[in-house]
Amino acid sequence: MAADPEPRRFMTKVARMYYTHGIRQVEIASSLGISQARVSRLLQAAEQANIVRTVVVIPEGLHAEVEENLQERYGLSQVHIVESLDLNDEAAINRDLGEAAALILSAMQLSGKTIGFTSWSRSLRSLVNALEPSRKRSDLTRVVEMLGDVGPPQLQHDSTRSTQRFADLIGGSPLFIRAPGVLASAEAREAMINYDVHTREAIAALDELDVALVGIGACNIDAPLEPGGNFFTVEQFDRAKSLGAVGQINLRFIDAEGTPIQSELDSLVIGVTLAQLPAAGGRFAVAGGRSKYEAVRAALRGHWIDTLVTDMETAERLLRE
Amino acid sequence: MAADPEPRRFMTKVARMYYTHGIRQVEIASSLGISQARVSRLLQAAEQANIVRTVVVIPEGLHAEVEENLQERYGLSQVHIVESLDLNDEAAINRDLGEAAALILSAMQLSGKTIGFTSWSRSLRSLVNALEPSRKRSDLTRVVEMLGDVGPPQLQHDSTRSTQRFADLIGGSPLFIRAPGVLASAEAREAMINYDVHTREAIAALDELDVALVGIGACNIDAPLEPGGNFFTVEQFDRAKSLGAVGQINLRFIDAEGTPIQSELDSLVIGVTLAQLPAAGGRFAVAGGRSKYEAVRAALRGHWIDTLVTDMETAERLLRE
DNA sequence: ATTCTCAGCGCATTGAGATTCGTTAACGGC
DNA sequence: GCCGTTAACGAATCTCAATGCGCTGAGAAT
Repeated sequence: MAADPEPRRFMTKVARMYYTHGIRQVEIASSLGISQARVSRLLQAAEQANIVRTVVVIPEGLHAEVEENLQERYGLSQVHIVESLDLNDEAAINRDLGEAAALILSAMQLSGKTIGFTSWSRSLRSLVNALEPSRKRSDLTRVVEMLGDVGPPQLQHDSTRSTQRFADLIGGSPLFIRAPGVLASAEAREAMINYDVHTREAIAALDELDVALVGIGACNIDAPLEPGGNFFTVEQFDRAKSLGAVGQINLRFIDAEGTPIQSELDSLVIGVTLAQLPAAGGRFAVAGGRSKYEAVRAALRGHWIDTLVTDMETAERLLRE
Repeated sequence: MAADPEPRRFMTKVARMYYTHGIRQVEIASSLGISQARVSRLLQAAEQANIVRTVVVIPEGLHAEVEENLQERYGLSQVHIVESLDLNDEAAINRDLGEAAALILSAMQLSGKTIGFTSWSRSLRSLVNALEPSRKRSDLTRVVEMLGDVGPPQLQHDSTRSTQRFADLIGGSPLFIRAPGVLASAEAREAMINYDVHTREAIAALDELDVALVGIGACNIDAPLEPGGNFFTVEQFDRAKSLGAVGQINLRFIDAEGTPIQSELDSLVIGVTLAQLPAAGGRFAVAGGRSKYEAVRAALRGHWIDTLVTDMETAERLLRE
């Protein structure tokens, strides 16, 4: 907001004195002729403004063995394991996973790429929250939603914001799918796709994905995703399960071996298809927690993803079972 | 050193609880069944072990106007300005410049490149000190010294260590020039080049530079660089000045317009030539302080560098004069 | 077996930094 | 011009984190 650069300059100066040069607050205060309280406040503000960044690096090779075994076993190119503090708090797990994924992503070259994003995924939304803005900016960089809106209006709102923010942070432009993710009929789906020009653009971009941040889910309805409207009903999930589905990748169902499950449900979804995924060089999944285990394993077996960020427990189960 | 991963894991866990989740030390202590003192000590250790990194980012656009003007005026691709605390303390300026340059460099893709390094430059040595280790490691990455040894033995030692450390940090292998930077005669120079196989390799690599971290200096002898031995004498500097030199890039003299000054002095130097520089896509200079102003301006005018890290005062003078 | 040494730990204290609160200055409405 | 409102600041205070010190236990030396 504030265009005035002066406070930022001052914050930076103080922050550099404190963190980089290790000068005490009282000394900074006296050398700048201000009070210690002000120094403290400035430092706080600098942290707020993201001028000071404190990162806890997950040391390489901490979980090296497990990670390498997973890579080997499932033919993955990268695996990252996060130690979660509370295995029962899925929200906390997602936060932790998101942070780790953000670190990994920020080390990647994203500029100029077309990146598929799954905006309803909670772990990916926490990734966005943890992501730090990149300097680079390129008109060629595109962030395209890989699924239409799902769930109640509030979630849709969050999703849109998330996509927007993600695009901003990596310096690209967002392509939204302005349509429900699940329609009642194939005809309705066709109609919706043709309805909005932005949606058509986004759908077209799904054929040119360089990187895909895929959402993986179980075959059920989570808390924030209410049935009906623009989401599968319980009956539809049951139908998928009866066909052998153990999980879904952006609402495309797969069985325990990762094989796609063909059904009429496919024709109701507006979003990326499994056939479009392998073209993307980088296929990220950020997923953990017990409830998603089956789905993650299926996605790995089907080679739908090549980079996995998960928690230790899931990782070990993936090796054991 | 320690192969035992357990303390590192524990440190990481505590550090994540403290920094990422913002939990107080007493709470962490009680939840882990240890004392608050231990938590404090673990955090300290984590910082030591570089698991916790606190970075003060120089906000983009803080000095945007000046930076853009400089880019425009001298045809630079990047300019970064650092606000120095004490304009008279050249050592402090160099530290600040080095830190900033380290940040910029760590954002660059260096893997697989051949990087020319000026190990006698104080600002580049402070860059090395501020640089954080990169995960990536590539046998293709080479760090080649761009000048032989200069100055007293102690400085030579520091230089070698600096090159080594820089190579380590970016995950490449160092190529040393194991010869004096300045010889007494052209014949001696030839002899030295042929003397050592490593030196010949390094010299050869100078033709394949992708990135050059060049040292810029004035036409005089700084404190740590004593005359004689393997450095220019006062008389030689005077000779260069009488030919119009206002500065030097790795001991190659240029006039105020940046035009190379041809003289017999060139045939005494073992190091990169000005003719070899333009081939490098990235030509970094990290230089500031009043004493170097003329030299920096000359280097800019001659387009010998394309990325400049300097202090605010120098930047403003470069625009004004 | 005994003693010595040293590292790692917790207690209690000290020191550093965050926060509260009252004051002042700046701006805007009346 | 006066008053009400708000933001910014510093002194004092309080909270939180660092540290000196003594204790304990494991391993080495005798």
